Amino acid sequence: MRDLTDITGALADESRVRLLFALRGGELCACQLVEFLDLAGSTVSKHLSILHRAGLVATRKKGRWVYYSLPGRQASPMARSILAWVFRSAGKAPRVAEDALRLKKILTIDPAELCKRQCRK
Amino acid sequence: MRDLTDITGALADESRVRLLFALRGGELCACQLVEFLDLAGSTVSKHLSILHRAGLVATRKKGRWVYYSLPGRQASPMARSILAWVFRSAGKAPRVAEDALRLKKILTIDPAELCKRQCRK
DNA sequence: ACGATATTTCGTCCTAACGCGAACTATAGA
DNA sequence: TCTATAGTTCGCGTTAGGACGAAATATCGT
Repeated sequence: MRDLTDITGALADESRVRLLFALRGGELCACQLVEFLDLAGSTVSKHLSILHRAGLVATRKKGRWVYYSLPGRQASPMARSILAWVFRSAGKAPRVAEDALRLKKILTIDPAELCKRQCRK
Repeated sequence: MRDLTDITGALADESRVRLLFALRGGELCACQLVEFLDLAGSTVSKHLSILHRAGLVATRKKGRWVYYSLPGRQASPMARSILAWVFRSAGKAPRVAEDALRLKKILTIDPAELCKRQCRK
């Protein structure tokens, strides 16, 4: 029961749902997601940890960088099916389309450049 | 997107999930659900309104009594599929089994009797 | 080893959500 | 029409969640 509310709780925040949509195209590092949501790094980190605890994102550490992605085979059936539901249910939302465009632009920027920019803030 | 977080938000509270499980056996009136959760009537009413706004329960008014139930054909596919996911995902939780027993006892009591009892509190 | 940098953890503020009892609404029955 | 009763709405106190910046952690490059 707690597993369930961990998942639904994680999905009850719009920023976190947007993160999941952003990851549909493949893994991204934390700084790209910070740029994407345009929130403080600490805030985004917290969001990602909540998604991670719920089993909705996977992490891969490569040196100083942490890459987030949707979970693959290791995901529980519970997580897998709810992710499918999320994408099916909100896939046509205007916000998702806007975000996809926004993300496209972010991907043209070197991640190292993004981090430096975020530091200066 | 808001539709989605309305639903996930509604499912992010354990009491509300328990209400959905309680309704699996068929419609129940508000006072039965109050007895079931053992919370103040006003609190339960609020929970039910949140579930209703999310499209996860249907209401039927019969005189002074309001009956709640899981939505049938009129439910959106979005609501239908998430309900299936909820029942599938948490169906084996210990809490659900306990609640089923608890509900069974409550069903042996005349609803009118329940209301009177709740008034006296 | 040292400084730079990517991310997380911590402390704090502010808003949203849960809980309750009291007041309100609506309907049944005398 | 008056009273009793089933539910909901309102107001308020308490708790949880989201936001930030500063400090801590971890790792790379020199």
